[in-house]
Amino acid sequence: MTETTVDAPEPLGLRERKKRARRLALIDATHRLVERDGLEAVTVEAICAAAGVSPRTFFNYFETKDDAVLGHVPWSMQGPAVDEFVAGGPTGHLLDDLAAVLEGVLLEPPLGRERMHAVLELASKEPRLLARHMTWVDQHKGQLVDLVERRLGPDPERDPQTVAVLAMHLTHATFLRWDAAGGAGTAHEHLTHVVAELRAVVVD
Amino acid sequence: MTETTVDAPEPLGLRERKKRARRLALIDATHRLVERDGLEAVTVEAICAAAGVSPRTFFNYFETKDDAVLGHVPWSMQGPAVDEFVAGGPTGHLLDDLAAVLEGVLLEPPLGRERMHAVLELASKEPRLLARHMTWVDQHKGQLVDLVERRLGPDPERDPQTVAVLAMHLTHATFLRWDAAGGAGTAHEHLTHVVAELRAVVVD
DNA sequence: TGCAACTTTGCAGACGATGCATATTTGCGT
DNA sequence: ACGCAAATATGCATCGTCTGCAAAGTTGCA
Repeated sequence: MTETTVDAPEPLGLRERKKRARRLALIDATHRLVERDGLEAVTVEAICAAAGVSPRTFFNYFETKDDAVLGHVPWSMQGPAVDEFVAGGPTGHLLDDLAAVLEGVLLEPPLGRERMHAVLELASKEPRLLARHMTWVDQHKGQLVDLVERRLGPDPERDPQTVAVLAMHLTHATFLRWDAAGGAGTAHEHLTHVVAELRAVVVD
Repeated sequence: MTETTVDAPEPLGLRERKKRARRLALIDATHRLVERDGLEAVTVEAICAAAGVSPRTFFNYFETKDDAVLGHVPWSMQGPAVDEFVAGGPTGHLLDDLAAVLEGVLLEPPLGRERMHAVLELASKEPRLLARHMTWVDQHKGQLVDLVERRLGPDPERDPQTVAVLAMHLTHATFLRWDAAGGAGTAHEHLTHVVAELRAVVVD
């Protein structure tokens, strides 16, 4: 469960550990400053001063300033939940299993809950951040399409692409709902509710 | 039908007509240059030189360069299709009627078909553009939520917010599908297909 | 210990975007 | 037709993001 979002706990070299530590330090510094001064007032320069690295180095770790705000870290879709989904489990119903895998992987971010909530709040007020986040998610859509394809095989009426987009929107809607609730409740609760609503709307 | 996306053909002053003409001219110039040189290679300066306006003026018309590429123009959700939706029509089924209103308003953009397709193609290759576009759509989500609320009234199991997100999902998926088809077919065809797929996935 | 690979850093510069002051244009009442 | 007020365009200065490049510093490994 803990290794669903990060690599297995293999013996990491000093290099890799330093890299991760620095990335986290940069994200930390970013969050601290943004909370204090607001998104626009915080410059990359200030972040780097706080984290003790060169401004140029910042862009070795993040493509944009917003990525640091959003806490984007290298990430890939793997783990037991994923394997089970591909195998056709856990329930056998595509939609339910999709929800399960999303919950197990997408909604279990490497950041803590409270930080997560702070980011959500920011994103809901700053469309730019939301957009950037969606770009990031979109870059992982390929992996999701893969998953669905591996599970379904050729299917005349369920296009993996469409299913993947639906999954992304379930995630999005869940985040919105979570945020609207002030960060209260679990991912499971909100996701379940969103799926139920979807069913209610579609089956009429 | 023609006034669904723009204001009624009331006598527009010279001021307003000039403004629109210039906005269109800027979008035109942008598209021409982007098609020739690619998105990254085109600078705001070049666009303005081609359109014969000052660079400073560009930002009186668009918040960002990407907005000009996407052809975003002032827009609001109104027209006969909208009124009918609020009244509970045309079929009485929420999902179908949602599709109808989207088709009538969202998918009938003020830009021509061919330009529309060019934009789609660009957006599918440049995640940034897609994200920006969705942000733009998102800013109109409030209007959509309004619509749903006015139609449904208090509803214990169908949250207007979630329905609105679903609507955006349908729009997005339709655009993707449209683009995947190389711009062939009508909005109606693709939207219908997407709705059918959604039903297939949800009802299992 | 020493070489090879990787990472950080400084520097220069392009480009996007904004604020402010000024000049130009349009709408409209007289 | 005239002239004032509001809207709009423009020039200029400036900040901040982000990139390429080459030099300097670190780490991994034999």
